Amino acid sequence: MQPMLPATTTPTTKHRILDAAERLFAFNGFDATSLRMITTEAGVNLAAVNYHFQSKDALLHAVFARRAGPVNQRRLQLLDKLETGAGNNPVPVEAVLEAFLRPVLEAGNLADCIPKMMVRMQYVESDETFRKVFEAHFKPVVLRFRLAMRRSLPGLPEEELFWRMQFAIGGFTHIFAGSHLIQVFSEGRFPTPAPEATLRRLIQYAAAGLRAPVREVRL
Amino acid sequence: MQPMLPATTTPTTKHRILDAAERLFAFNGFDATSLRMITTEAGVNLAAVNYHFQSKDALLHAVFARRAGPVNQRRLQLLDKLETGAGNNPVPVEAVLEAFLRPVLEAGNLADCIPKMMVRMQYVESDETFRKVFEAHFKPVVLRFRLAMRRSLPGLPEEELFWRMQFAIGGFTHIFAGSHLIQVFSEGRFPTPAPEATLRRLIQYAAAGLRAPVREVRL
DNA sequence: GTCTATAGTCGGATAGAC
DNA sequence: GTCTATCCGACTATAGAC
Repeated sequence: MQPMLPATTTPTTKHRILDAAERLFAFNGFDATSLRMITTEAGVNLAAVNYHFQSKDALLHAVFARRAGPVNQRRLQLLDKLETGAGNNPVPVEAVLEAFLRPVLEAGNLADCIPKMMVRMQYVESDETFRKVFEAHFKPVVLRFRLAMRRSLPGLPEEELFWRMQFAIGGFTHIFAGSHLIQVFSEGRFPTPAPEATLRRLIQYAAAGLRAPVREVRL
Repeated sequence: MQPMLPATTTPTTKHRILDAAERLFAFNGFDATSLRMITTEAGVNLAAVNYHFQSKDALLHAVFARRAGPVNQRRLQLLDKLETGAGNNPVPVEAVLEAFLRPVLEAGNLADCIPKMMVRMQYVESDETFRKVFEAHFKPVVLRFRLAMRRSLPGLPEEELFWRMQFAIGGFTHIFAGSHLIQVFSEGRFPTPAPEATLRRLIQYAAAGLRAPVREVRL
């Protein structure tokens, strides 16, 4: 009477490699992670990596493809539902931000791995392959959200909106990828907040920044 | 009649190694940069690295120590001048932010290398050595600025201030380290702004976020 | 599909002549 | 201080038995 679909079966070798690689790439970096580290952590043989994937580079792409797609699809799905539900009325900035952020939290435990990989994609790895994957997965989503945000902030000049969204994305990236930095700076004075609390703080901060009056005056 | 101090003399071998390592560490990463790459770019012999510095790790520390110290000293200097000049009056949030940001711009061309190294220190390199250098150079400055910011925002709860400063730092890091991302997202629609314009935008955005009303209500 | 064994490459570091 | 030559370890990838 077991379902046909694999429910909680033992993970396959391929699956175990992906899991181990994801964690190690995220926390130690691509270059600093050897295939031997991955296969040791996964409990599989070294040659299994080159059998299931072709190379270390291809493994990285597989790791990323498994996660980035669903998160961004969910983002677009939430934004669509938001806009159709509002008819032609403008959507509040906070709601747009929530549609962008919530799918990351929904990813659960992976919130510690995928954002760290995102950071690598954005800032670190110089390989052109990285940049292409990044542009393919991330850029369209940002463009779509900027369109929505422009409707939510009709008075904001296009160039100003562009920069403010860059600032917002940077803040998000910093929080999701730099969880260990929170420990460093806070020195345990504050409890680790619930994901919903972090979401609320991120949205309130970014919404205020996006809505800030534009002043061309001197500093 | 030449001055005694070396004005525009040919850079020493040690100097050339530091310059090359700084650029390569920033753009390619520490692990992905071999000593052979560094010595080739610097036009010096491979063994010179191990002569002037002891190891690749020590070279990294030297690269960082050369730049991070002055920037952070300048930050503290500006903040001190600001607070003494204001007597016991609270310093505007915008002024505190400017004291934090302007030294990075003053670093000139290095704004492309050092922030990228900062990003590595924060998110990427897993080695404990990295984290120690980071904590030694960066953490005290952030603590000092949080004290100043608390006086500038007396109504903001301590925990809320802590998180908002994390958001702000993330936005700064993103902009300074991810200059190439601006090109990716903007697709050349906007001219590269003058540093002062970027500074103004960063300060206005962050100041609004830091001043945002705290609402514990649901999203 | 999974293993052992190994080829081939490249890395950091050093010895020792100059 | 600077060079050549080299050691030695670690890595990716593959060949081939099972």
